[in-house]
Amino acid sequence: MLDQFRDKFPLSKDKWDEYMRYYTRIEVPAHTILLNEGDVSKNAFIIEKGCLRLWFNNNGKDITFQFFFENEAVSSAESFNKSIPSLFTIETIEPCILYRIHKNDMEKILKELNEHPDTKEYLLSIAFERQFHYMKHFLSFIRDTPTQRYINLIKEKPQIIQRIPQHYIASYLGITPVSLSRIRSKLK
Amino acid sequence: MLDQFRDKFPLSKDKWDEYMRYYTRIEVPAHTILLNEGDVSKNAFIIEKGCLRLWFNNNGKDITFQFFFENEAVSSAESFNKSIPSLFTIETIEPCILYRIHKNDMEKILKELNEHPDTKEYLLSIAFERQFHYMKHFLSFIRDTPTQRYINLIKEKPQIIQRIPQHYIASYLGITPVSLSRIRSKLK
DNA sequence: AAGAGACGATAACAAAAGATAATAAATTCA
DNA sequence: TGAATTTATTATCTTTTGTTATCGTCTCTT
Repeated sequence: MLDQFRDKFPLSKDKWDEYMRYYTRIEVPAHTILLNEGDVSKNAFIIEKGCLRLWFNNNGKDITFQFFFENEAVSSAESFNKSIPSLFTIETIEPCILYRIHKNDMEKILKELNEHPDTKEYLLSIAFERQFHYMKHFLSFIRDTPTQRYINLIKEKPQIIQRIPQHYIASYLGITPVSLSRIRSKLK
Repeated sequence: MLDQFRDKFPLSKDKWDEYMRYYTRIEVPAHTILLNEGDVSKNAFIIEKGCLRLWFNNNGKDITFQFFFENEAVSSAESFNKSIPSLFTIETIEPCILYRIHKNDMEKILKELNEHPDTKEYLLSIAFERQFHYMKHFLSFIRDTPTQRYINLIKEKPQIIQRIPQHYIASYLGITPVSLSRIRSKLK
């Protein structure tokens, strides 16, 4: 279930299996909060089944910042890495099967991994890709209208359209649920 | 002039001076294009004096993505690092004094720096900070109204308000110049 | 199975922003 | 310095989006 991650790491199968023992398989119902905005994150997750969202409270309204699906790693990255209060709440949307790892255990893994010369390259490339991703996502906000952003979403992430409640998608697109509903009816 | 960078690197003064020889001091007039959107970036810059912007063409309209001022390093990061076509044009706003380094020379420096165990940590922290920066900037786009974004800009980056032509600021805020002018008159 | 609550569609109105054009102010530069 | 160009403001009209409210449907929960 976590096999697809193995390929990305410059590690032996044994080492990999050893590290995997740090992960705990958990099953949680829908609408479970895994981390509260303002708390310091102690855990990261990998999704075997289900989907989550990362959201924050803006004057009483909840705004979804990112969605996560099967085989993706989820954390409030800044909070987990730097032990600062999280800007986001992490919440399941569907019932989920997750693999959880504690920060302490992750640090053990990283400590060992750092012996490998390739590791930091790998971490760098991840950080770089994330940065690029945020940049492009941001770009589409400056460049496109809400309607265009919704059309892009249909093309690029159909999973989101199919599995995510519409009012979450609306805040993700930076518009109100009513506005999204209008956009949808015009597109028909 | 580039002294403020030295402190950030775990290097001897001699090594630093050696690397600095790769940089060429150039003076360019306002509205000089240092890199065209679509071209592969071969150079990075450090600003001694003046300011630049990074912009892209969106259906004939130019949209400013980022501003740079004195003592900042400027490049179309993805293009420079990965040798892919740049998403952005880099253009001076004021007459500028810059330090230019060619990608080949930068690679020589990085190759040597990689002997240092601290270097990758440092690069990682830079990538991480950039990612955090984009994320927060993006967040303000989802969360705030154009008026609020303009007020934030006054507080957080007064340089931009003071030195940058208003129509560039407008596109940076994701609105039209006319709309920005209205916002300004309401705030008075 | 019934009731409560959540969700999405739609309508009516208000507010904000875009488009366009005319004009004023500032700046470039010959 | 003065003319030409660029930039900013203002006004008008249109379009888009937000706000609020209503209604029907669906989904939990008990």
